[in-house]
Amino acid sequence: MEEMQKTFDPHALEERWYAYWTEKRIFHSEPDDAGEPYSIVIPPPNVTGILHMGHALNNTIQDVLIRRARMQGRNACWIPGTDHASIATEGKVVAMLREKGVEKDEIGREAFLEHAWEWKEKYGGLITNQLRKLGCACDWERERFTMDEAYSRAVLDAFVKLYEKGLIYRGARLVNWCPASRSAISDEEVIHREVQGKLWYFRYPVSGSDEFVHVATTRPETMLGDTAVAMHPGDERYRHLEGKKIRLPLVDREIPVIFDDHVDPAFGTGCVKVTPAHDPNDYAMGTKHGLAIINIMNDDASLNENVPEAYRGMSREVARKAVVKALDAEGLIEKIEDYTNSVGYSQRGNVPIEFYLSEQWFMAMTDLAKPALEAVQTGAVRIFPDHWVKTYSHWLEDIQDWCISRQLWWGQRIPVWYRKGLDRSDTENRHVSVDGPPDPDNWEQDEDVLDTWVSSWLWPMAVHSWPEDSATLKAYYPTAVLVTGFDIIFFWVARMVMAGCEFMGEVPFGDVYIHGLIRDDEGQKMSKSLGNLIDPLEVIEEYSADALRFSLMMLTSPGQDVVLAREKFELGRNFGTKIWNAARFLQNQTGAMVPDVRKPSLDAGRLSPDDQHILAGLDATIRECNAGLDRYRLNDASRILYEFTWNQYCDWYVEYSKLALYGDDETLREQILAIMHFSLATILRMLHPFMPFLTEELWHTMGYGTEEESISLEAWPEPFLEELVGESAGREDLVNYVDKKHDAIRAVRMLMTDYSITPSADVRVIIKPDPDDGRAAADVASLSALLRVGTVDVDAVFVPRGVTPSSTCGLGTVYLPVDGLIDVESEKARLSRQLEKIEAGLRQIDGKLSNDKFIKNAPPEVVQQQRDRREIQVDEQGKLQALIDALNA
RNA sequence: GGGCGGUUAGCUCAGUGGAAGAGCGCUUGCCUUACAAGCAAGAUGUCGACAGUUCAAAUCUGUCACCGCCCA
Repeated sequence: MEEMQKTFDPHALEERWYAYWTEKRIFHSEPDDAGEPYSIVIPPPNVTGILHMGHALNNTIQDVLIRRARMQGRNACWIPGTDHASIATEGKVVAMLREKGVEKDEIGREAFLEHAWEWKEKYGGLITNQLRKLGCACDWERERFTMDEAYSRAVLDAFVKLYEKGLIYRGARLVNWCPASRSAISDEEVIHREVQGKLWYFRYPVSGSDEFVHVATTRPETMLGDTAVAMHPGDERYRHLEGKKIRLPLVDREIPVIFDDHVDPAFGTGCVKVTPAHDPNDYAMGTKHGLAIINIMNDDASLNENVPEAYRGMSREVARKAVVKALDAEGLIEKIEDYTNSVGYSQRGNVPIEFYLSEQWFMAMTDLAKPALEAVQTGAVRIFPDHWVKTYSHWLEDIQDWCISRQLWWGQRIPVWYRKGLDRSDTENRHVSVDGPPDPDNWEQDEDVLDTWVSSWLWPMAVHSWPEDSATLKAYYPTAVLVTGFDIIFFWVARMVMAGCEFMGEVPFGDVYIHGLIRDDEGQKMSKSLGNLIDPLEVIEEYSADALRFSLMMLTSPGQDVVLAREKFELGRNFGTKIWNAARFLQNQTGAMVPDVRKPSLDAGRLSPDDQHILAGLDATIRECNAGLDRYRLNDASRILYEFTWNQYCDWYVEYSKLALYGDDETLREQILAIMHFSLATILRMLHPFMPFLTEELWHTMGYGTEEESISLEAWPEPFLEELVGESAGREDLVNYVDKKHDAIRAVRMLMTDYSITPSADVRVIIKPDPDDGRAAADVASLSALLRVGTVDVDAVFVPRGVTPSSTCGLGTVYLPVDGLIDVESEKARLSRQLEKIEAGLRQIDGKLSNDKFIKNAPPEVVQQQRDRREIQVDEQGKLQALIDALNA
């Protein structure tokens, strides 16, 4: 067997093992495979996207869950795929074409879509390949794209069903309009930002008098579309204006004065301009009062032919300056104040949205929301961590109808046809179906496409060819768990539950695990524009995929954002190296015969306390790791594995093992090796979901699996202790003893550090056991090995000659005879410091035990615990006092 | 305005009622034949403030302060 190197090259082995898994179709699942199905659908990343840290976190979590489920014998299926991301992708394709000097309107729908598909073919595979680099165990044979033909049919089918139910309707509304994409967007796609702006106070002349009314606005340019001026009916300042008209400056239009409860008399002057076509409140007022509704904008937010010629074609920003300038010239600006207001931005276009009057399709949400709300209330869907339930529920309780049409080409085209040349708003002139009308020449299809989320809300069903009643749909729906970030609870999670309830009559997932966002070390969200991205692929290049994964898992506590800096990945890298070297040591100690690591045969009668200790520790680790994973506490699970591996197995047991491994008792040697291999193999299996590459590599390097046997298909560890070594009444006691022994070793090491003694063959240590139960005496060999000193004498009646550095510990008293003079006073001071600590603790305990209420009210086991502690402390106190007394003598 | 998080070691964060924890950083000593990406020892905390509940509070309750996010 080739000798292992001190460090390893992760990159070569990552590629090799991913190819191996793919070739063996280990990630592939069929509905009739053995085991209860456990399925996950990936939150499909945008087809135009590249892998960022958020994806790395999201997908590592899913990978851990799916790999463990497979090892637990479940029929595990993780379905990958990508989302067509209508608005984002179309934006990129438009930009790409524009660079070539081509506008999408010039080439038309068909040609544009050809370019878009080309783009998708070229870039759509990027992110999925990056997921492979991360090690994701996706069933790639089931990869889906939200614009696959079958998938699109599912989307249209759902549309038709809801239309027929009367839940989808068309109407003219003021919608959120993104001037950058020149499309309507939903409420959820609007981001509100505080913006430092101005509040302009205009003087509007009252017709037929020389009076002016003062109106305040944050958007001067919209005054060109004003059709009224409004005041609160109870506002005495303005009552006299009833029935009067305002002469709208610049436009020279007469507009009425109206009175409406919705005007806040305290805001600005208590008098507001009304622009019904460009503000939701004004729209409501306009409808109520029968005002003219004048749309003054084109779809790119430039001003249209409804404004005076001088302003036509101006962008809204230019128009604002022009309007202010013109009003100022006429002396119609009263004052300008600084003002902070909340401005809605388009999430995709990153420009302020407009409220824009247009014909759109809407989905009525109230009825759909009800079952989704109940699903969470009844526990049919469980959200982890559960504080997100409130966010989810509030949104559903106050849900608004969903604007689902987009003035775009990339996406599922709305399956509605209108009879040519007739009134579209008359439902008689419509045809709504998946396949279109039988006489297409007489019809024209709606030009718009559906919001991307109208397709992705079907994801858990549509990946299985819903509405077709397929075997995979039966087996893999509902999924076990959805893993996602809190930023898309509204966009996606809640809507999937609605779709599942509506179309399947069953929720799409039992559990939802919500993780946090990735932030940089200044707490800022990572984004391209801030330039603070940490590219996961660079991290993989520098530290390895396993290091990236393990670090992320250990650093992420459920639902909390995770603050990252590059150096943090050293954690995972160092741990990988540690495991590697632990394995390397073991391999060097093992001959050709590797013990059975699945069912090791151990001679229970010959197990040393240390053997019992490590086996009990391993057993506890399995329990705790499972408990963590079952509750989606991946940070706990990974921490437990880290601590056991490093602080128990490596720090203590490997060191302990050297005594026997370098010795000549072959039987003992074999037993120790069997325990070590079993421990390592168990660790590797539990770590496999976290660090798939390294564990697979070691599984084979160590000879635990043949070429054919992937660790991915090994059984997930379960508690084994009683089965393996039988019931042992004294085990707890033995484990306890080993803890005390470690304590004794630490006490000696501390003495050696204090007296600047380096471990060597010349050093002698005396242990005076208390009580003298013979255990330490039987254990001198391991004590001296762990201490790396020449002699350990266990002497129950030891009396030091002269001043000898000493210390107390769980095992009794330890002495470190040193040559040369020891300063009595400093030795006394050292012991007194220890004694003071003990006595402080003792005072605390006595405080409790002398309190009647404590004795009366605290649970008996807590009282007993304090009594036990007291006993130990008193014992320790006695020993320390004796040492100090001896120095005083 | 409503809701949700957060405030614990120098930094980043765990910790759901019974003696304050981890990683990194720091100090000291070690290239001890698995590992310097390591080993050993060590220092470092009025657990945001105040009040309350309790025999017992970092943990539960209330008020407040500051930071962040979501919704209107």
